Amino acid sequence: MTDQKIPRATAKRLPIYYRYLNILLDADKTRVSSTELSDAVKVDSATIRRDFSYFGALGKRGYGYDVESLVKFFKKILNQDRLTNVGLIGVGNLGHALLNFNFHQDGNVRISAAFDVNEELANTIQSGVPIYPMTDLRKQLEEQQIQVAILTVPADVAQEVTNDAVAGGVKGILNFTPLRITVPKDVRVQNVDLTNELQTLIYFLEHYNHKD
Amino acid sequence: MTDQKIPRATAKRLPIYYRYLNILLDADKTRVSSTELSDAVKVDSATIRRDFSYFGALGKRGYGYDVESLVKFFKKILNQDRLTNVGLIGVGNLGHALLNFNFHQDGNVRISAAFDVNEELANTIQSGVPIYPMTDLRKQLEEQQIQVAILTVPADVAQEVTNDAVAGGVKGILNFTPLRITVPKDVRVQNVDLTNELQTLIYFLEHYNHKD
DNA sequence: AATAATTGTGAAAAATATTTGCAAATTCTT
DNA sequence: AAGAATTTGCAAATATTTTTCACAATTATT
Repeated sequence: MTDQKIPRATAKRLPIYYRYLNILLDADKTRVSSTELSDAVKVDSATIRRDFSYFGALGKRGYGYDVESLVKFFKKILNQDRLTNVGLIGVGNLGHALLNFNFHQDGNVRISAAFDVNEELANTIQSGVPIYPMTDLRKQLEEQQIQVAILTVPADVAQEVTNDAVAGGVKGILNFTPLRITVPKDVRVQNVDLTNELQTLIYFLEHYNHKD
Repeated sequence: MTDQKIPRATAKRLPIYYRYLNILLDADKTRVSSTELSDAVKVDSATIRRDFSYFGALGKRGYGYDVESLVKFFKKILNQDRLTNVGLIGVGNLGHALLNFNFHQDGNVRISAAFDVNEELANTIQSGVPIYPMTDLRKQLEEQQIQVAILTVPADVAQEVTNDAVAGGVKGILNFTPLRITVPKDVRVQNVDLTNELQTLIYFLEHYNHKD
């Protein structure tokens, strides 16, 4: 909560490190050097050391990093040590798929409630997740103390729904709608615009012929 | 094809501009200034002009931009004027959802073939898209001249499948697997790691309390 | 004890992105 | 038609972010 800010680029690499460190742990490796890690995750070793150093001195000079304690450390940093309940708003195509999607690689993230306007869907259970009517959004989010929401509603209601969700106490939104929603400054939005991604990909494809 | 490189940040904003310009066009607006656009898309007007200027002089001084020609121009730039066929590799949860997903806002992107190892699925048609067995991947991609693939297979076969796809002529991959796949340098990969996005979101949530 | 390995980090460099400031062009106003 | 008001395009300046270098300090190994 009171860490100094780490660069966005670093934050984005953390899950990648974490994932690989777990592989090492499973393989009973006890130590790893930044050079070794570098090969595996394709990130320059100096960058890795720099990234790690934002969190203090995690390694030992002349030795490297202890896999187990590093995993333990990142587990905590990445909130993998406790369960984060997530609300899914909008159970259409994509929403439905995400209900089944394995977010919880280590069981730390769980979609614990979903919401939809469709009266047919509401009050049923889909893939083990209860679906509530959209009218209960705010109430349920509050009651279940859900702070993270996945937004998969049609763009034209996105802002409206967002306002509701924020009123219900949501602090982080994974936004799958193409709309750039407006939120209070203490709420964080992460946009995943699939159409955009695909368009950007096609753009680069047509206009350059080289990676990055 | 031989444009000078435009910044990544600019490329990412293009679809946003494009989307809004279409709204203007639908509303029968004939002209728009960078300042107006700025308000709508929340990007500084100088940045917008800068962005546009990478493509030459698109506006008229003292006037602004002609909405219709700008839309037309971006339509071309963003390949919205022709159909791009896309292959979907892996028809699991997510894959299935993407089959129904409305990528084709303007009918320019179409998933024209899908692939799965599951023998039950193969040779059926799902959501109007023929599913081929994974063994036909390379052949079908070649035959149908598909250059863009969406990768939604399990991580442990991701690299293998990628190699096949690349052998089949794929030049762009929208990679939904958590694996960082390796490709020849003329192939572009755009990663969409949902687990990662969610984890990063949660990380920021716990560790800061302010947007960006 | 000497040698090799490896971290952590200040500082430099590189890469990326935004903003300023203004001449030039055009439209609008009277 | 002259003058005022807009508005682009763009070079240059600035800012921000990210990566890399380079090496002292520390630890492990032989």
